[in-house]
Amino acid sequence: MPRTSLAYGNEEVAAVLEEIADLSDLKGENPFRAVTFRAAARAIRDLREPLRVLMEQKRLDEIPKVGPAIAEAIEQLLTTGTSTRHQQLTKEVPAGLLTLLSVPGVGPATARVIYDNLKITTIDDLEEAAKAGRLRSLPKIQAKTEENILRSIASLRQRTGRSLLIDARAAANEIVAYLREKRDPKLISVTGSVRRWRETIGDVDVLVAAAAAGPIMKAFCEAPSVERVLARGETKSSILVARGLQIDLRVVPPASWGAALMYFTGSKEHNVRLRGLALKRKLLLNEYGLFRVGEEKTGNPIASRTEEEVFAALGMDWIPPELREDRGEVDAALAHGLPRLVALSDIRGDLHAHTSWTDGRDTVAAMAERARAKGYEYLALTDHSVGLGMTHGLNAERIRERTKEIAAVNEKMEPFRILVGTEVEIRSSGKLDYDDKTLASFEVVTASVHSAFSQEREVMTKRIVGAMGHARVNAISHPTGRLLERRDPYEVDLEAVIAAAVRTKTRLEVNGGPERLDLSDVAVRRAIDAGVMLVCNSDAHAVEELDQMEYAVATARRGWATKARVQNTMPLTELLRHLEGKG
DNA sequence: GCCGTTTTCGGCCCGACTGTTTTCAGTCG
Repeated sequence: MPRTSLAYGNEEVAAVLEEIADLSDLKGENPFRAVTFRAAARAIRDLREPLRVLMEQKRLDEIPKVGPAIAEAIEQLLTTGTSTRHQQLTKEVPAGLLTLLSVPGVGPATARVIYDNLKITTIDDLEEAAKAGRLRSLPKIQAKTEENILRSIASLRQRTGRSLLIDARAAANEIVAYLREKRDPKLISVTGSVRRWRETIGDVDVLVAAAAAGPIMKAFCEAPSVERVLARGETKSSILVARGLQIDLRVVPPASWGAALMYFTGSKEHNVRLRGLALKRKLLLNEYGLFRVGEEKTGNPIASRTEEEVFAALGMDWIPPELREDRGEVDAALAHGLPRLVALSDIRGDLHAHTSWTDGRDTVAAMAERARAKGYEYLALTDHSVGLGMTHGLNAERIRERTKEIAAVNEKMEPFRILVGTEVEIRSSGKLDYDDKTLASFEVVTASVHSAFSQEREVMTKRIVGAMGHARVNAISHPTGRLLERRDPYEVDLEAVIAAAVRTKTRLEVNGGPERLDLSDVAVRRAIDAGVMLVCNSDAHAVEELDQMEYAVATARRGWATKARVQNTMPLTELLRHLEGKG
């Protein structure tokens, strides 16, 4: 009997399928086979159920791009922890070729040439060979390619994964401001994953519409923040700025603005969907417009000037950028059934923020004033509980003092309202850090895990679900504990947490801290489908961090959340009723 | 390998830039 391999979840299976795709490319198999494996891997990452459940219910074939062959690989991975196809390929494709693929600019063909001739299998050896000038003797490789490989290795070493959205936005806004000042183009926009508000960013894309591209390109490639120009063409250039972040600029004619904006905003998969859809109608969609097939050379598109126009010509509603990931939005837009997503302007207050009473920087009054200036009706100050010593967590006496201060500030700020809150630690034992009587003295209680991250999955799940059962716990903050690019989520059965949220009417937080964005967009979607009520919070530790709310709302939007499903879109009176007895 | 107003086999999105090339393959997004 095959032993069940518990180590294999959706993510692990998707990773193996992607490796099969790479190996298949390296072996020189039909490239469309690799395309399909990658598409299946992505579909699995987007799944809102565990593969194991689908397998048990014989429903693996319901997953897009999963046919008999890939379903078999999945079953093998889930039951034995290995797949015969993967094993076969690793036997046939020399170890190390995969490593070479990770160097930007080196694809399957180049990797093959390098390996076949020099038997190189590590980045270190590749660097050494390039430095020694041994690559330039290979077919199709000359000095220029050798230099590029060296530079790619250097930036590979400099980089640590993807950029946080907040850092990428800062870089994007800086270059846009610079181009506006230098050339003042009529139409300029950040596109790509930054416009979609993805949680981490590979590179930044900027689009400009201008009759003449030359002057814009020149200004871009000579920007003060440029560390290296990667490519410089007539309509497209790429630069490298600080910390190895790449910025691409594309210039199109003004008449193509809408089509280009769509083309450079959608994820690859979303764009493939749209172009395939166009083809079925004998139409061609590219960055210049939507054309009748054969007429794309005439320069007479059916639609191109605005996104709305192009979507309409495809028979669809306009799709918010946050949804353009090919996760069902195309069909929903065709059926005119897209949800009306929650918007930042719907938010009436923030229910998770810290003050100088614990580890925040600013005072009760300063935080409240800033929240009121943002147009909020309320702000919950949820300082840490006593057990979190390093944050100077509040004991009973300091709770009373802080409550008094809040009452005084509230009196001055009416009708704006500060809510007396706490972010109570869920101890490793599962016990809350305050007794019931103390908890009852707060108007808002959000509970979270800040310790013993490495507990077993069952223990951690019981710990969190147990806290949700407490009558005074309104919400769970940053439910998975992840720190983007730094710390994985702790092991927790998110399905069980989601089910408990529905059962106990506990809200799950979408945390706007740029390094958290926890719940993730995919987890939000699962929670929304299950019927969970969310709360979008900034987790601010200083007045300006109240602006992090926009990241929480963007993440909720990416998970298809509507206004009705976000608790802090409620007016104060309704919210207070909702908080009491969990609504 | 998958899929179907192109329906069980033949096609699979599209274009820009680079480098090594005299017309194109490789890579990327």
